[in-house]
Amino acid sequence: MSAATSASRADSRPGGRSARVRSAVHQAVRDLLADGTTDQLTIPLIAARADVHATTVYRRWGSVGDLLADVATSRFSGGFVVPDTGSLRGDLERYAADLAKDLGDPDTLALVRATIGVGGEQGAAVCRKERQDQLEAILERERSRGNEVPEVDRTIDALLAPLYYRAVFTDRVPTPEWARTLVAHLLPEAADAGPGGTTT
Amino acid sequence: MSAATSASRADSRPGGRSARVRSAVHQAVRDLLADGTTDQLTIPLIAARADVHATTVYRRWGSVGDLLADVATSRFSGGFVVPDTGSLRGDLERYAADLAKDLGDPDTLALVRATIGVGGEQGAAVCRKERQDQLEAILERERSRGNEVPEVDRTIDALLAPLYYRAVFTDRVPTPEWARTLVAHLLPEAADAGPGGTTT
DNA sequence: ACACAAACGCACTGATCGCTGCGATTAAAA
DNA sequence: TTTTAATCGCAGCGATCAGTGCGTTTGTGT
Repeated sequence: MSAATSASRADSRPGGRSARVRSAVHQAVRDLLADGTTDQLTIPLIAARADVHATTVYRRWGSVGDLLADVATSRFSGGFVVPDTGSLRGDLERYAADLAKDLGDPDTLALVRATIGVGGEQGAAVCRKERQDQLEAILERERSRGNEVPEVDRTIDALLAPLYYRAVFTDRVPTPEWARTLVAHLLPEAADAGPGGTTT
Repeated sequence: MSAATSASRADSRPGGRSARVRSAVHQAVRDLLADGTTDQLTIPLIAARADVHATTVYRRWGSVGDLLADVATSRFSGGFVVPDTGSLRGDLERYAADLAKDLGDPDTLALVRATIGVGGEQGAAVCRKERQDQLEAILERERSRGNEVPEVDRTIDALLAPLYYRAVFTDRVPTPEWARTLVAHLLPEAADAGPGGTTT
C-alpha cells in the first residue's frame, strides 16, 4: 500500500498521455466491478479491458489495492457540491438526499465494497473521508453564523451511518425521501436554527 | 456462489473428521485475515495454513467467496445471548454494548470487511442478518408485553447503523459506553417503557 | 529543431492458482 | 465383522498472474 507515492506521480501531467491511460484504467476497474468481478479482479484483466499493457498498470499502481484506492479517491472527490440553502435543515436535507442518490448507484456501491474488502481501514477511509469533511463543513458554517448545531459525532451517527449502512450492508436502496427523515430525527422539529440536539 | 448446497453437506456430520477439517480451515481463514492477508487470500494458501490439502477445500467450498461466507456465518451465529433485563432500555443497552465489544475486535472486523469485499450484498447480509433478527426479537418481545416500541427501521438506523459504520468505515473502536449513548438518543429520557420514538 | 526525461509497449521467466482423475482412508450402517 | 458411501490426500495438467530488462514513443524544455 504505497499509493501516495506512485499516484501522486501519476496525475502530475493532467493533459498528456498519462491522463488518458489513467482514465481508461479507472473506467476498466469500474466496468469490471459493475459486472460483478470481485475476486478475479486482477491487474492483467484490468489492463486487457482498458486496452493497456499490464506492465503500465504494474508500474503506476503496483497492486490492485492501490489502484482501487486511487479509483475510489477520484470517484468520491469532486462533483459533489456542498449545498447552501440558507438553513441548516435545508443544507442537511439536500446533502443527505444527494448522498443517498449517490450511494444508491449499484456501480458505486460495488466500488465501495471492493475498496473496503482489499483496502481495509485505509480503503474505508477513502470512501467516507470526503463526505465526512463536507458534512463537518456544513456544521461549521452554521456555527460560524452564531447558531447552535448538533455535535459532529452525533450528526455522523444520525446521517452518515444510516446512509452507508443501508447502502453497504442491506439490499435496500437508500432513497432521498428516507434520507430526509434522518434529518428530521436529528434536528428538533420546532425551529430551524433553534437550539437542542446537542448531546447530553 | 453456491454455498448453500456444499456448505449444508459440510456440517452434516458434526463430530467426524469433516468437522475437524472444517474448523481447521475456518481458523486458517481467520488467522490469515488477522495477519492482513486480504488480496492474496487464496485457497492453496488457506489450505497450507490449515495443514489440509487444497483439493479438500476446493471440493467442500469451491470458492473463496463461499468459504468466507461460511466462516462469517459460523462466526456471527451463536455465542450471542439476547439479553433479558426486564426493560427495553436495559435490553438495548446491553445488546448495543455487546455488539460494540464484538465489532471492536480487529480480527472480526477484518472478517467482515473481507466478506463484504468478495461476497458483495450476499456477504454483507451474512454479517448483519443475525444481529438484526436479534434486535427485532427484543423489540417484538417488548411489544408483546403491551408497550410501545420504536419502529424497527428507526431502531436499526439509530443503533445498528452507527455501530457498524464506526467499526467498518472509521478507525475508531466502538466502545460499550458510546453504544449506550445511542440507546439514550433513541429512547426518550423520561419513562422506561414510555411512548414516543415512533416516527412521524 | 534538438535533447532529455518520463511513460508506455513488448517479450519474456518463475511462480502460483484453479481444477481434476485416481487411490487411500475413515466412519457409520448392515 | 463386513459392507458401503463419503471424505480426504496425492500427483499433475493447463492457465493465469506478478514482476522484469529493453527498446520505443510521447511530451516538454532549451
